[in-house]
Amino acid sequence: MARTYGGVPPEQRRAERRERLLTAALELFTSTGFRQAKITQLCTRAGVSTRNFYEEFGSKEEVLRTLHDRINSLALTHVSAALEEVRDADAMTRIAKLLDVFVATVTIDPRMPRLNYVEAVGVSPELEEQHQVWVDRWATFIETEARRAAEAGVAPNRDYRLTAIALVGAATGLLREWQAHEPPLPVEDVGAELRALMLAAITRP
Amino acid sequence: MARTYGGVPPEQRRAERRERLLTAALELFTSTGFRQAKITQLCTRAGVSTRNFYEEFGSKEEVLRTLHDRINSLALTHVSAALEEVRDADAMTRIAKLLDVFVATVTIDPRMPRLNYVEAVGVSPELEEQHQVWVDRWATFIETEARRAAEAGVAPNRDYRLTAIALVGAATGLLREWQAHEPPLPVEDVGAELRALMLAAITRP
DNA sequence: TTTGATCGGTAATTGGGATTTTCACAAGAT
DNA sequence: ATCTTGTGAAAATCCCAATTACCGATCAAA
Repeated sequence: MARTYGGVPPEQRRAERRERLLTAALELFTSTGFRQAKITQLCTRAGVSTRNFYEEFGSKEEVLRTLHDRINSLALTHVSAALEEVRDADAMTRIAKLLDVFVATVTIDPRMPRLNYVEAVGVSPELEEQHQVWVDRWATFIETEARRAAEAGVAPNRDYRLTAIALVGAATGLLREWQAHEPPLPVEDVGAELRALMLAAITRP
Repeated sequence: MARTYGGVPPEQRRAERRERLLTAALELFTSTGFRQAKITQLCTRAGVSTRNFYEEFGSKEEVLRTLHDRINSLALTHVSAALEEVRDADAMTRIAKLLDVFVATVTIDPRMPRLNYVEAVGVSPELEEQHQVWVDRWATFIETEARRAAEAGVAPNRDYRLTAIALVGAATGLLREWQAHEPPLPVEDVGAELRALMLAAITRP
């Protein structure tokens, strides 16, 4: 059953095809748009047959969901690692770090915010649910830092849930604008704005 | 050519059909979703034939664009009128008013934020452009109020462009969450959060 | 009341694209 | 050497919904 081909085990060949499909999908979905992207186009770009496509994914949407998850996971990993590095720093330093790393990660490639904040919106109930889950995770992250600030006495002791959600929205909106804006907005301005906004939102009386 | 039917001039009948189509579309697009909504479904619900549909609109997307514009226009009208009423009030009162009226208008019907912030995203280049235009308008609105606050000496004198865009994003994100959240988020909390966030963002040093 | 134009709904038509299947071949395995 | 199985390309099928064409119904004017 499992048979090595060209010295490459089938597992790996599958994985490579999957990877090529995802790479091609990121490009196609963000250039022509998810709606108008055809599966055949996707396969052609990836150098994969439609048959292989259906071996990896059940539908175009499943590809989109995978990418959406990946991008968020990537950002979360980076942010978590960065926060580990400043584990014992004061609350405000940590918050600044959190945002800097997040913005830096997502703006490496304009296609990432485009896919996450434009193409993956309003596609299906499943994707909306996935979006909700991620908003929740990010909001929890922010909430945790806000509490830490409160405990350190540099922020009031209150419920930060809605503030956190609003800040996630602010980041989303700003990045959506960033990827679409002509002429391009300076990345550092976006990062600085978010940092200042978050500090102001948390330390407000 | 133009002939009255049932005592009703053709102009008016057209307008009524158009209105019924828009009403049905708001309902259909926000329940089954824009993507999966079929034109025939829409026509059935509106009590209009497909033929009449194409007499009014060139495509499903055109209906969506019309609704998107309408909802934004409605909110803008309300907000403008409200600001007229407090023309001579201090900057902070005006800002609070702006947000209260905006939130109040858009949350009258959960289908409005659903359509504007979920269904109308990532549909087509034209719609993205329309979105950009509205973000720009709202941001300009906020910017103007911020400048007024700066002139009154209650806020620093700086460039508020990015802050304004971020605040529009915060409102969008919060309302998107509001319309999807289970159990429902209290509207007054959403309004209060936005008001506090905006004040903090503008008065920050 | 007859006539003729306009209207509106239903019923094809069409076209595009997703999914499946076929086929021929290449590359191990025995 | 022969058999088996994984593979890619392309064709065939199928499905569905947008768009159009037709036909009977409707109403106003003569």
